[in-house]
Amino acid sequence: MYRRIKGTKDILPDEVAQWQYIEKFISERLERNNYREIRTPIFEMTELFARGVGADTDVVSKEMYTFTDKSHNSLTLRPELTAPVARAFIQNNLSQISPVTKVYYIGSLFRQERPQKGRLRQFNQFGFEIIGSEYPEADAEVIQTMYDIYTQLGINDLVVRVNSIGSRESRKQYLEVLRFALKPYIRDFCSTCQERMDKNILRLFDCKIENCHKILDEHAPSIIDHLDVEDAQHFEEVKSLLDAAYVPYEIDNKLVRGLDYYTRTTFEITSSLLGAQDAICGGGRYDHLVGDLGGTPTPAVGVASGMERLLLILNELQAIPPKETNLIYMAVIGDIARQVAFNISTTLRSRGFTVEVDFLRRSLKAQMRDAGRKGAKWVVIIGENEINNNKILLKNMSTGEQRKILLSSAVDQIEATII
RNA sequence: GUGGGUGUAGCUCAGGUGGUAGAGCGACAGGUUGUGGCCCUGUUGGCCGCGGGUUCAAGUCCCGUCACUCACCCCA
Repeated sequence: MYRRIKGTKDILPDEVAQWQYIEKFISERLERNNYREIRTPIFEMTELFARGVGADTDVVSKEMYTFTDKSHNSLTLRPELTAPVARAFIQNNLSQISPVTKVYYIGSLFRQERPQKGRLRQFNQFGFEIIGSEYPEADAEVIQTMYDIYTQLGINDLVVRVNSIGSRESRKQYLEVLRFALKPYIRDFCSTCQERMDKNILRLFDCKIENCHKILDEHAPSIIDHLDVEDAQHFEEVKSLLDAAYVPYEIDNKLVRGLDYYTRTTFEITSSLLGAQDAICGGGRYDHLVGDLGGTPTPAVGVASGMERLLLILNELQAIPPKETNLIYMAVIGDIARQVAFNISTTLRSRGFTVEVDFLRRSLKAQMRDAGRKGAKWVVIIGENEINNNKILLKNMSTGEQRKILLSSAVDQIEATII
């Protein structure tokens, strides 16, 4: 038997209805902020991610689906969407259309990791980006909008965590201070942390080992205290905008994030309803990405949210309304009746109704049972008696009431009754 | 890559100390010459993940293997 690839998922019809619900909700909500959808290719040159996301990050160094095509190009299934969007922004000269570009996306991403709750190898994110503004109101809008989407969907146990990791310049100075402060304790850290001390010291804060944590708590200077004047001012304004919008948040000065492109604001929103992977979205400011990818340096801020994790929460909360059906079921008995039913259903469909006809030539009882199970609101019954009398039956499944209607004007009468 | 848990009917799961399989739900049908939901009855349905070993005998014990799952690292 063939099985699906590890870390992938079949989304069956019942669940597709849920996906359609949140996709529609998200796009309608984002278009109210005048974000416009962008769709980029599923794969890109490997180099884009190495340069954009950072060659030393875990995502790039060990989680990418990379392959060589027949032209010997190294291609990669996209593991994230900010770099592709930045590439599209540059390549299509979007900055020339408007000084600020606001786009959103919904799509599949690929990372080869061990699957677990809320983490698949092919997974879906929606996200949005504001490219072209360096001001804190852009940061605040991104955070506030995502928070608003979640609460409007019915989630209320959210924790918004924000931090500022400074500009590249101020961070460089902070890292010097940090390295100097931790140097005396280098032997006390775990081996991963000792490696990171040289490669990417900021990610020491990602370590979950208690002892490492303890050393950091006792001896690491806070990044917030080492922001330069502009960074600090920016961060203050982001916070006061969030206050003004009544977005509750916590400052978490250990929130660094595993992708290299972030500057200044970083944030994530977590939910206790998820498992160990409790971040439902993550994002931040990335003022150098566009420039690093060869475009005119352009400040930007954005966020990405995991769709599977969102669905996990919404199902836990039973916050997805059932899909409304307005099904008309044609129950038929006999060859002539089948002919007639075929024509009537075709006409009804052309007028916009949802119509299903029995395909198994089953007993009327079986067809009624089938109609009930499928949630049909109405059943049209056509048997030999009906054909002989030129009158067919229209049954209301919720009241059980049924009436005879003239076969010659059946469609018009069905339409008049149902609407 | 590392560790834990689990693999028995379409689904959720029972199956002390080894004796060649069961329930609930579902599906199908009957109880109503042609009428759903509730109820009753019946039917259908499984090389017990796969391979090997011990044994007169293995779903059950041993070894291996694969899959799924949760967690670690990291991320959404």
